[in-house]
Amino acid sequence: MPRDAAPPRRERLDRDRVLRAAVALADDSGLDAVSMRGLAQHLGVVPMALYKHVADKDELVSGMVDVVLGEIEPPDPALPWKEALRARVLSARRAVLRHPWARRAIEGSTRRTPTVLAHMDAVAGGFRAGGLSPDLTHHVMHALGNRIWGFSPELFEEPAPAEPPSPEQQEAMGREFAQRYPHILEIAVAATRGDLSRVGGGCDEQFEFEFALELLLDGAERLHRAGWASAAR
Amino acid sequence: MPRDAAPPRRERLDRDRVLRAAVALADDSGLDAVSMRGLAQHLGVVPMALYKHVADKDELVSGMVDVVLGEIEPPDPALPWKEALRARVLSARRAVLRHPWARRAIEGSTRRTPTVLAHMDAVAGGFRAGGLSPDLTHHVMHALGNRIWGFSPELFEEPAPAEPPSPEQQEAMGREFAQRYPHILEIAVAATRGDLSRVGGGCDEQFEFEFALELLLDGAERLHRAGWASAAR
DNA sequence: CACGCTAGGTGTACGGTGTACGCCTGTCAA
DNA sequence: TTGACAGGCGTACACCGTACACCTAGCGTG
Repeated sequence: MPRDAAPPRRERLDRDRVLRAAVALADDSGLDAVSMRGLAQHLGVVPMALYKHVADKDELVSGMVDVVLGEIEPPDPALPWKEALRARVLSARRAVLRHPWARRAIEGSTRRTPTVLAHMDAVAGGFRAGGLSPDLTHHVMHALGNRIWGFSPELFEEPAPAEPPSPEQQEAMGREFAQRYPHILEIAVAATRGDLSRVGGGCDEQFEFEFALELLLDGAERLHRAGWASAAR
Repeated sequence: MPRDAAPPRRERLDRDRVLRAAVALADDSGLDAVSMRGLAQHLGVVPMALYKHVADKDELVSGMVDVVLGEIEPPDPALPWKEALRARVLSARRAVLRHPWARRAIEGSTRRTPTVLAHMDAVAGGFRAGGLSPDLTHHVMHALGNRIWGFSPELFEEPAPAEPPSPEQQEAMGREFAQRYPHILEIAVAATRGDLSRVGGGCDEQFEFEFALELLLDGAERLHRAGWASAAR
């Protein structure tokens, strides 16, 4: 009997194959499953083999991020600048939503790869096309922050308690919560349209994202039209 | 001769002492130095001893974050709402700047401690005091994102290359860079007021922070005055 | 006083991580 | 035919978080 019962087919690696395998692995087992060992096993290869294609772990995840960023589709050049920017950013968002781990990977990785720079350059170019000064463009991009990668920080994300405590305990906690953090409660109630049962259930992140994006794009345009210059500095 | 030559004095731990030691250690050796082993050694104690005061590593860093957040000073209640909010957020910022690791710790930790909730509640309360609806308050807080903790994502942060490459190599890279990422270059030039030698040197983060904060607070106020309601939803 | 409970520090061990270093082999150009 | 070299292998190291069992000092109570 043939003895290669182990993992999948194995025909010579290259950097690209490694990265794609890493992405696939992260896609369906989470970023934590992407350890050098785990990935190697997934490829039917010994861990150290990966280092022939990738300098270290950090470069691996940078590469994974590049793959995701590669899925961003450039907006129709005919679009007015604000629409174009919105389109590009929302495309980025769709990409990171397809790969839920990408968010963490982007925040964590320190490397500025060409792909990363290219995206930043494209966004900057979008504002410049609208006539904003380099300075204003710079500040607005800072204000956008991670939103240029298609995500915003998860402020109200709940880790989802393993199992909900007993109803009456929940009741008691709720009462305590209500008097200690009345404003948070108010917000949560408003966010869930009064459906108190799912108060911890998170927000409509897509709405929040677009709300903030619009707020910032409008703010940028307003400052630009008001003739903003970096005099304040 | 007394045989306790080892680390510092050692008089019974308690949770508070552990947390303060962890903060101190992080303050002058970085967050990575705060491993259970490292911290334990620093306290002249065996690693597992810490677990008598802290459930796990995650709770440790949550506790450290609480210590930092505890340094935030509440704004003068006589202040108008926008000034009060600005003051609170800038105080938060001063706190995390005193503890450079706090930024990463906040992003990384998943726990919602009472201290964290209290701060969020205070910020929410600030907007409510200005008359904003719970809904609008909610969205604006999302838009503020991590800025309510006093920091914004480090978009343009350079990892600082171990040693700068040779000048002529730098020149060549510069040329390549200029034609591949013209808009980034533009921005960098503007940000450094034309001093090209320190293009990679980072931005004036404080300015960026306040710029974005102002933009968002103004945007919130404008929406509020325009009678914003959550109809769009 | 003697008791036993308990808070808190100890020791050992396990399974995980990234990765440095040296070896071995198949492919291909000269 | 040869020899360089790309690429996969094996071993080993240092470090991480933490489960589990143990020991001991101090204290409130019978």
